[in-house]
Amino acid sequence: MVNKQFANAVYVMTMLAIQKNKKTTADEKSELMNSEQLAVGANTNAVVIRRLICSLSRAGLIHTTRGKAGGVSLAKEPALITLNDIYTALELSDTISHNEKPADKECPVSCAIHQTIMTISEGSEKALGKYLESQKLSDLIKKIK
Amino acid sequence: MVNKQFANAVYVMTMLAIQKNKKTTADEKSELMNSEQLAVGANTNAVVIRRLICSLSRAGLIHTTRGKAGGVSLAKEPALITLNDIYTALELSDTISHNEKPADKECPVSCAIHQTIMTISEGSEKALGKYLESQKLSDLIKKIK
DNA sequence: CATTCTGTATCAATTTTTGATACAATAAAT
DNA sequence: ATTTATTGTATCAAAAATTGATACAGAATG
Repeated sequence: MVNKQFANAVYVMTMLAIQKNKKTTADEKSELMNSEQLAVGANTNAVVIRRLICSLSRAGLIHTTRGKAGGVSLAKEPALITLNDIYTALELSDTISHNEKPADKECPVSCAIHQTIMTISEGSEKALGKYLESQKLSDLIKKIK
Repeated sequence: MVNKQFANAVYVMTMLAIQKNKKTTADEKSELMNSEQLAVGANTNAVVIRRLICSLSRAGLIHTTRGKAGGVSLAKEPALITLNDIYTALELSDTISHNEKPADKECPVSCAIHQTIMTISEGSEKALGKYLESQKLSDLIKKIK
């Protein structure tokens, strides 16, 4: 993969998980972080973070609140969130993709290769997903603290 | 993945495998194909194919011969070649990559995330590799013929 | 009503990938 | 020997994808 979205999304989720754990009071607000704060540690632009936030929110992994004193927080316990949840939330393109150019009708292999690659792609995503599913966010933050 | 190298490499290897099986005589030449021929079915430029050929050759998956009447042929039986052999031959960048920007020294998560992503990346490649290793080139050509 | 967030559109900048031309190295064929 | 055809590579242009940056509407607080 050429893009850093997943790495940044994991950073965001880890920060939110730690923030959630830090919180001792029942004060919901104390676990809120905004895109500017998150952008610092990820060393990127706040809009890049907000784009990730949108995806993570749509997938139900975080809660966002707009307006003054708004921000972002985890929607679930870190033990209930896997890396696959984060990965699929981003809706990235498959790691293995086909050549979308038209096939050479004269060549049976060229005609069949599209379907072949599709099958391989599905198998690959499944294998990757299974691994990512085994990794919980709660495991990640243990190693950091 | 954004690139079509793997899809094209699988096409090339499939063509060569079928070519090898077609051959009834002991004439080694009859299984040779050149980059121009392979480029037609892949609907791309011959140089793109030659770049793939180089990688596949370096990995010992095919034999190449230069000069007039030169070309390419499989170096092993299709049953002894897996999709992982093809994948690793291309030396593509990892599907999950880290953000190579410097960490925020103030933030423990930012400092630790690099190593975290590396570990995830290794696990992902391993999972993907294991799946691809289970798929043999000989299985692919069965479905086409 | 001012302030400060997210959400999103838009465009520029950067990076990656692919395509194309050219040519040296090599081997066969004539 | 000379011509011809092929891989291997360098180089550059073109295209595509990703990221960065500015701007602003929508929303919630104070």
